[in-house]
Amino acid sequence: MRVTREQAAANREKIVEVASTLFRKHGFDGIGVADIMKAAGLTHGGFYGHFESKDDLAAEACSRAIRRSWEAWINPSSDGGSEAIVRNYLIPSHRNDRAHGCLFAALGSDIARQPRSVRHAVTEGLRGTIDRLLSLMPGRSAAIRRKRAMATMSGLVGALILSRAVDDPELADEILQAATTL
Amino acid sequence: MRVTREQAAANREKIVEVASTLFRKHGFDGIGVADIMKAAGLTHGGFYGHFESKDDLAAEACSRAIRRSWEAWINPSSDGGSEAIVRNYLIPSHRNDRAHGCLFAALGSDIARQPRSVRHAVTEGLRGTIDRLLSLMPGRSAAIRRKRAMATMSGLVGALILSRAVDDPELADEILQAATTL
DNA sequence: TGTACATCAGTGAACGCGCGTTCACTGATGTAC
DNA sequence: TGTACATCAGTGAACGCGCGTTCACTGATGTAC
Repeated sequence: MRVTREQAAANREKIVEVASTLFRKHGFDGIGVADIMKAAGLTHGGFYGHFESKDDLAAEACSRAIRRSWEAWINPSSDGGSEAIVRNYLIPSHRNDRAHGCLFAALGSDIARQPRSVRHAVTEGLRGTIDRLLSLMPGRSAAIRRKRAMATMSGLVGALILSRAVDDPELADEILQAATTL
Repeated sequence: MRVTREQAAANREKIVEVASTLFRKHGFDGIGVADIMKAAGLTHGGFYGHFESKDDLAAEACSRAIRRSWEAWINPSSDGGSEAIVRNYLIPSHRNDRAHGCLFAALGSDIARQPRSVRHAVTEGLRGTIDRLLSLMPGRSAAIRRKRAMATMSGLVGALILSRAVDDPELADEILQAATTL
């Protein structure tokens, strides 16, 4: 059942797209190649025609997820500056939707245990995120703005992770609010 | 090969102890019951005489890991107050030793995907951590100190996670320093 | 205190299952004439 | 433009492996007399 080259390329895109949400939702080990392929509307056998390994897909899915979130919440046209970004990041709807939210918060502590390729993709993604955040930060020197971008990013990621970890909704909201006010 | 009740109790303690480090090092899914038992000097068959399931052990190991870290870095006799804690938390040696460090940073994003029992143990552990941090925070009202404790905790956890995720040692150190200076 | 038996902590083989990966095959697409 | 063949994207069965869990068994401990 060969398909057109365009269709094949579209299928590959779909796999990466679907993987980027399923990995965020279930973790790297929590979702299998077969389930990813099924979610993309394909069967698992064709997977290795597109990717060298599951890890290979994971690296690409991470890049994709990070780039997507630049469009979503580091939109430079949002006029509120860095405060607006913080407020937007720390809303309950973001916490409740791991699958489409920030990859660093969804998979943060897993990444250190992933193979080189995944860690590298995430590192480059984080660099880009910091660069984008940096330009919205207050501060005289570029060095200070960069420092603030990193500290802010840490606070956002940590707060979202803790808010999601907790099984008490009140405490979860309290954490988000505390980190928003800073 | 029955052993004394004291020995059996000690074996159980050893399993929890060893599991609390191995889970932090490899993740909940990255280490098996057989390897945990071997690290505790036992064989895997005896596991279910001590615990109902792997998840049951995971919940207990999380509680243990969190309580241990209270002794290690929220020592109220440390006179520097909250700043000393931040400095101590964000040192490279802590980042480089996931196995014996902060559980929230080591397993943070995994916890949201764990069963009820694990999430509950972690939630209670986080409550205790916040309460201890709170008493060292500056601020007039208890409400402000609590808010600051939560925001500080978020910043610490996020910075350590990002610093560990990154594959460039320079960027990793930069993140720690940025979050230390706040 | 000493003996005989019941208890039960720990052993190691086995089970069923799901996973990442491979492979022979299918049939529509792409290409050469 | 039309035909014949080569290519190759996708299929689904199969593989080997590791995992959580179970279980019959062992032999030292605990207990009753």
